Amino acid sequence: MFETAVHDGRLARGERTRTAVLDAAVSLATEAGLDGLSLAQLAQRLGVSKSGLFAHWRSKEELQLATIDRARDQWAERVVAPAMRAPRGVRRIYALHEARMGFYEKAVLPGGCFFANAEFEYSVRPGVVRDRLVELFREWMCLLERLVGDAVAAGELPSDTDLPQLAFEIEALGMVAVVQSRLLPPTPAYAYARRAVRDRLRMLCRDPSLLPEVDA
Amino acid sequence: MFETAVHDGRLARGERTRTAVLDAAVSLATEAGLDGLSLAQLAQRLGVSKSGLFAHWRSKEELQLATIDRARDQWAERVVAPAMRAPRGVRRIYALHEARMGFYEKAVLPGGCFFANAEFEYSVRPGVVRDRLVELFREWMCLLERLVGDAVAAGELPSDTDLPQLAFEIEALGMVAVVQSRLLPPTPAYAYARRAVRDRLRMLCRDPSLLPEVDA
DNA sequence: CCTACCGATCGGTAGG
DNA sequence: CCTACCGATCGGTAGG
Repeated sequence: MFETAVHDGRLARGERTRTAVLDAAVSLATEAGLDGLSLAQLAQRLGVSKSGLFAHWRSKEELQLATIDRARDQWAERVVAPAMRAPRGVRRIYALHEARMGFYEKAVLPGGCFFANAEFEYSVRPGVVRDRLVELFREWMCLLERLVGDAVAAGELPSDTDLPQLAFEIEALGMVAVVQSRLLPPTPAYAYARRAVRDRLRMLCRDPSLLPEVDA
Repeated sequence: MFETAVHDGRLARGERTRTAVLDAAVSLATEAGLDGLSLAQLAQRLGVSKSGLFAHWRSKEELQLATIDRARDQWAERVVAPAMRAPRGVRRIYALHEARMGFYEKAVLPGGCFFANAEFEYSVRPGVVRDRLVELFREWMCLLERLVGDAVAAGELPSDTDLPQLAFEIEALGMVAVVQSRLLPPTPAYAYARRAVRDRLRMLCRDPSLLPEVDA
C-alpha cells in the first residue's frame, strides 16, 4: 500500500516533469523547427543535462513524436474544446476559427503554430515524424468537415454544400493568417482571415444573424 | 579587344555555373530547408568541392541570399510572366493563380514552393535572410493587390472591393494547396484552391463569363 | 578551383 | 539523473 503510494507519487511527479519538458519542446520547435530542435539546447533551456532527456526518450525521434502529441493535446484543450461550447452549426464553425485566431494572437507559442510550421518542414521528409503529422492533419481536416456537415444537417447551410471544399478554405485562411502575423507584425492578416470566413459562412447561411456582423 | 572577349567568355561561363549552382540550391532548399541547406551536401550533389562554393559566396548567408534571389527570378519567369499574357482584369488574376497551381503541380521544385517553405521557416528567425524574404513577400502581395486593382479599374470588379482582403484570400488558397499536395498526395487540394478562387471571382465579377465555367 | 584542416555542435553512449 | 566521451557533420579557413 505505502509502496504503491510512493510509486504513484513518483509517477505523478515524473508526469509533470515530462509535460513541462514537452511544453518547452513544443515552444522551442516553433522557433527552431521540429528538426532544428536540439537536445542540447532544450536541456540548457530547462537547466538539465542532455542525458537527463535521454532518460525519458531514447532518441531524438522519440522526443519529436512525444512533442507532436503534446502539441496536439495543447491544441485540443486550448482551441478545439472552447469552440465545442458553441452551439452546433455555423456558430461552432466560426467559434473554432475564432479560437484558432485567438490562440495565435495570444502568442501561446512564439513561432505561431506548431502544426503549420511542422507540416511545411516535413511535407517532403519521409519518416515516422511526417507520418504522425499527416495522421493528425487528417484528424484536423475531418473535424472541420464534420462541423460543416453538422451545420448542413442542422439546416443552416445548403444541403449541396461541398464539405471538404469549405473545410479546405477555412483551413487555408487560418494557416496563412498565422505565418503572415509572424512575418510582418503588426498585420491585418487576422482581420482578413476572420472576415473571409465570416463572409463566406454568412453568404451560405440560411440565417446570417447566427454569425457576427460584418464591420465596416 | 581579344582580352575583352576572353574575359566576357569567362564571365558568361561563370554566370552559367553560378545559375546552375543556385538552381540546385533552390531545389535542395525546398527539401532540406533554407537553413538545412548545407554547403557540403550542395557541393556533393553538384560534384564540386565545398571550397569551390566558397569561391562564389563568402559565407552560407551570402549563398542563402543569392538562392532567394534566384528563386525569385525563377518565379517571375515561370509564374508571373505567363500570367501577364492574359488580358488585364479578372482573367489575369485567375491566370496568375492558375500559373501558380501549374508550377506546383509540375513539381518544378521537389518541395513544392520555395517561398512558402522559407517564409514558415524564417517567420520568427531574425536576420538578413528573413528581411529579404519579407521584402519579396511584400512585393508579391503588392502584385496581387495591383492585379485586383486593375480589375476594379476595368470595371470588372465592384468599386468597393477590398484589395488587400481579396489578395490575402487568393494567397491563402495558393499557399495551402501546395503544402497539402506534398503532405498527402494525391490530393484534391489544387481542385479546391482553383474552385475557391474561381467562385470568389465569379461571385464578384460583373461579367462571370470572363472566368472558367464551374464544373460539377 | 583543390586538399587538408580548424573549432563548434550535433545525436548518441558508457559508466556510474 | 550526472560527467565524460564517441564519431559525424557543420560552417569556415589556410595554403597552394
